[in-house]
Amino acid sequence: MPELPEVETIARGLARRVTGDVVESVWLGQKKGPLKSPASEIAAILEHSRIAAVHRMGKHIVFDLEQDHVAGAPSPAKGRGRNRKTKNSEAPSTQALSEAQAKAGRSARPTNTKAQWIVHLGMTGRLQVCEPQTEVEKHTHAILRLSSGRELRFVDPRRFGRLSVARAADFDAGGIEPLEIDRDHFLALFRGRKTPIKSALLNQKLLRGVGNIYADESLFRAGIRPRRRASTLTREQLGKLLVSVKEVLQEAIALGGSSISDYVDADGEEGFFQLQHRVYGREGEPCLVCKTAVKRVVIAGRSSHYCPKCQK
DNA sequence: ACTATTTCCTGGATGC
DNA sequence: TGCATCCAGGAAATAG
Repeated sequence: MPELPEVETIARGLARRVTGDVVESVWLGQKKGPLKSPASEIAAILEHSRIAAVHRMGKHIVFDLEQDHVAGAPSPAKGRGRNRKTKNSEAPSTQALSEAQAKAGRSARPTNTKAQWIVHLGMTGRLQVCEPQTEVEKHTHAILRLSSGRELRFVDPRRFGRLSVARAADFDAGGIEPLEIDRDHFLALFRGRKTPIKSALLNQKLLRGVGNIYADESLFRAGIRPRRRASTLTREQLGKLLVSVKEVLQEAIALGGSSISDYVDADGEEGFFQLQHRVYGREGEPCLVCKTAVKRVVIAGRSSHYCPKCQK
């Protein structure tokens, strides 16, 4: 499942491959789930936009878009006023959404409009850059045709992923980046919280980007049990936890992330961090430090792994 | 203002 | 072999 290190890896791979490319047309599936913003709005913002940059915010992949407008330029669309909105045929390749985009393009806007396309991969989401003739996979929910001739596709079997847009390029990803937060700020985040520290780490409104794997791995390295109430931790323990969080995330990024289920990065390569997991997915196996069997418990519906001896 | 629980999804694993 | 059931989990929605 893509967490911060996987998303970082994917965003970097995408940046390398599509920065500077222009979205010529867009196809969006109509299945319930993936589209967080209305299809017409997503298409309007994407079509004819140049991808100026791709970066990560928390677990979100953010595409910075720019649209240049020549004053008085003719609109690319002809069919006006028809109330046909975002109709999608079964075969993704046949129909582009252009109605809303045509409208948007017609109205006078300042030159160089900035916007953002935001992708959350959920559990099983993938972004693939491929040739148009590549077979369209089952569970493909979006196809962006690029001026380079390639396509950028969003595939997500479980549909926990989300696509949205920010018109003012002001997307708010929630909490603070764990790799940027300082110690005092980190301590303040958890002060007075009675929730288990594991749950607090997963709360994207506090810290953004930490998911189940890296929460467990960080807590192991810090010697803290996942069920410990955040408010009962000392400053020293929280300080150590912050160091552990940063360490784990940085090591994982360096290895290209984990890849224990569906995650494959933008180039189709898998990460290697799963080889470094010390507790996650190791229930019953010996702790790498003390040989005690790793325990698995469920906290707030999430499986949580820890060493009963090393973690207090 | 917090915290805990439920819901959304499909494919792969498991069980009988 | 086939079919039913369970499980994975991020985050929004709901409930307390």
